[in-house]
Amino acid sequence: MAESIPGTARSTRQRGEILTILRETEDFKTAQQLFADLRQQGSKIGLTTVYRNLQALADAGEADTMRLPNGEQLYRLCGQGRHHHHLVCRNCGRTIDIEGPAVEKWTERVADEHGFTDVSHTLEIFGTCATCAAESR
Amino acid sequence: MAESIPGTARSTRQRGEILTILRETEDFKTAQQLFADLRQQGSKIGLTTVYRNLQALADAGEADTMRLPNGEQLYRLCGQGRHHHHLVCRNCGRTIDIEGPAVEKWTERVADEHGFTDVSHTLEIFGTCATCAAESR
DNA sequence: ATGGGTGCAAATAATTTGCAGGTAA
DNA sequence: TTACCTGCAAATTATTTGCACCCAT
Repeated sequence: MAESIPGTARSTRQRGEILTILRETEDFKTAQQLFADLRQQGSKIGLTTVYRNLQALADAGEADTMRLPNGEQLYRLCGQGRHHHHLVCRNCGRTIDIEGPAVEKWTERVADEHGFTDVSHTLEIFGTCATCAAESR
Repeated sequence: MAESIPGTARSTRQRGEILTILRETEDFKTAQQLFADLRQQGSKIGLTTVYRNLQALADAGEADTMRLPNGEQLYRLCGQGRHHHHLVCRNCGRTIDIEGPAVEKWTERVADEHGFTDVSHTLEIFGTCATCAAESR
């Protein structure tokens, strides 16, 4: 009944709960955060399940992931769009998708110039969003 | 006698050993790797000390740090140059410094357009270097 | 019925911290 | 001498895995 994740066979209550929460926001969340949110709203889901489903979503390409400077991993349903990067508020976590065709080409070219193949890259921009900046004043 | 790290008061044997190893390569190393290298060459240094000194180096701006896609933190003495990024071989860890003034400006502009302040960013390019590509053939 | 899913508890792994003893200055 | 440093052991934190049980199909 609940929706499914490509690569998985069944639809379960917990899977639905996870997807529901993820759809409620545009922003990234850590597995721990998501777990806390679910518990708070009364779900009896297990942390393990959260991790496993988030991993499944990422593997299926349904979720976007990135890492905080401190190393924690963040997940977010992705707009199934093309490759893009993020502008993340260091304070509230608000996330804005960014596209930079020029940067993509640049990384390709640079890697190529040095004889590197099978290239990929990570690019994230961190800052304080206008709202948070106003609050801290 | 051994050299010092800004922000610290003394020069110790272990500190010198760490700096020596770090100077032997252009590439990034994890704390664990560095620790293993030191032990292998007979040093009796403690893992804790390695972590503490690497952190001190990073705090002092003497070391550059970045994270592997898997989350492990890497350290390397930095050429005290200006801000730059890295092209890292996914296989052997060889690292090449990259500079991209255009990208720097682009991130600034993008963040600014969205009202973000206090901006910083991370950008790393991963790939397989020519040597490793040849070996795996 | 049955194999994919789940959850608890235990296992990993990287990194940090408490604390007693060592040592550079 | 003195307090900065070190190292061991224990504690933390994020995440993964073993395994018995459960439920969507």
